[in-house]
Amino acid sequence: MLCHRVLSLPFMSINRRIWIMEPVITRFAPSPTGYLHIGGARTALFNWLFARHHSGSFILRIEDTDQVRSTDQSVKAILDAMEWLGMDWDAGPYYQKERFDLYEDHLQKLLNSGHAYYCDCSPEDLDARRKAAMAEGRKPKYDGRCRDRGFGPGSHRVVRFRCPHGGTTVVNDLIKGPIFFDNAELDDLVLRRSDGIPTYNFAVVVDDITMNISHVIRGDDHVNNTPRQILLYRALGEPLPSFGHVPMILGPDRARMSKRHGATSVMAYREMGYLPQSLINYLVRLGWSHGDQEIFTLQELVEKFSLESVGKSASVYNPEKLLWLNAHYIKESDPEQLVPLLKPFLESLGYPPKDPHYIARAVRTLQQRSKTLVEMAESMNFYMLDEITYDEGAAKKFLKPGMVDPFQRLVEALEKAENFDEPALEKIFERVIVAELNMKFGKVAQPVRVALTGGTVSPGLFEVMAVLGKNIVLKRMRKALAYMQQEGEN
RNA sequence: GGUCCCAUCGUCUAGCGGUCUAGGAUACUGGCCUCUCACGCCAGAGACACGGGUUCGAGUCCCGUUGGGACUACCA
Repeated sequence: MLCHRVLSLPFMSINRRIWIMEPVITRFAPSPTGYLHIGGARTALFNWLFARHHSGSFILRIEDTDQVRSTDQSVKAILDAMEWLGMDWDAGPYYQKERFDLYEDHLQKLLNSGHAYYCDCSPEDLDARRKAAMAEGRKPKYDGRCRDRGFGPGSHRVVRFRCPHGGTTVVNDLIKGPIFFDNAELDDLVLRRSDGIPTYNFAVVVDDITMNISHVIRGDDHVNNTPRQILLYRALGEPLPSFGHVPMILGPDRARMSKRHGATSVMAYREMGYLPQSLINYLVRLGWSHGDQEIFTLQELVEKFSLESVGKSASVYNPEKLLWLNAHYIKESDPEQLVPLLKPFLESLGYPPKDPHYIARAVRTLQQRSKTLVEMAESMNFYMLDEITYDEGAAKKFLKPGMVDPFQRLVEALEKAENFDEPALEKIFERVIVAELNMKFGKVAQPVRVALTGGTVSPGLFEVMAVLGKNIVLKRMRKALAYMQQEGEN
């Protein structure tokens, strides 16, 4: 029997790796309408890493065409957060409001070439028509009323883009692959508002063209804008940059991250005692991966980052993993380097100032048990305060009359101690408690802990003693003795 | 409603047709270590949304269903 199967020659899809000869230039373009949030920070990070990986440059641009919502305060907040995270930029920050002439020039080009036209429709009118269209089940897009009315400039007129009615626009997304849009779905977007201010979609295109941006890496909430922007590049006769749309970060309810999901501000994490590298490491792993590796130095990230290993699906923000990373970086940090970072937290707790080297030694004993700098500062109280206060329950439970004798002997032995380092201290306890008194170390450990720290939770006793030093230790032991003796009398 | 995107343990993810009775991390549970709390170590439980194809073979390719998300402004 005849086989009628048509043997169409399959297109050998040549997996062409496009080597970019031109320099890589990326940008981060936040709008200054609030602090830098987690999502924005990750977008910035991907842009920064991509630029650094390709030895290109990274530009910061402030998109402040929304004059009502933009504030200088927000600009500062964003810049501060970028600096804190260690993302430096090679040019900028540029401000769109200082570039209006540029937008105007490009707008005139579009007007002259017939790619743009004046529109006289009032917002109210537009709104009514949109609603009517929806009610009738039609698309709520601009109906093109003024498209061919040949208006000239006028005080209340906007300028619209003359969007082609037919054809398909392809976004060749670096992350998501090709995405096809029927131009018929797009409408004649406003390029310049009636107050003369350019709209976002127009300003970005002009900016990205004039700044020679080679790779536009942004949140995938922009994919639907991209075909319009591509059409604008075409109308302007400009070459296209590459686009890469990074999936969103979602809250636990799988809706786009927002304030109601808790701490979303980058700087809030600094205040909560997080290290910048924790946030960087967490953010980069949200959507990007390199095999099974979880921990990356900045240098490794620059080496290994690529858009090909950015995932396509949205990810849910998980603060617990960030906390784990922070605990990790606190553990790994050099205690001396932690001191200056810890300082503001120490101060806000009202501790008296201490020698940085002393603080560093205290820090060393707490690195394993602190997940944040706030936590660390809080558990440092017995190192920092000259006078400790007993936790009531702890004192009652452990500072009992039966401890008077062991404490007295310990005080005597400690007074004579020439070395006050951990091994020496351990030997003293071994001799006095275990050998002479025939007691278990565990019997006196908690009482001594309460005497020295006021509570039942602390780093190892010998570590604590070595850091506090002979004088303070003896002082606190004697104070505990006095307390026990007084309790015995009552 | 329309357009577009997405779909592996609760969560972040590895996987790029056979080596997957699906790996790692986090969180959780149990044990060990131990002067408390942690850290650390060991173990355990836990996922390919569903249905059709294609193929000798599918978590991996195609289509559909379902579910989620984004966009739909003279905001960005």
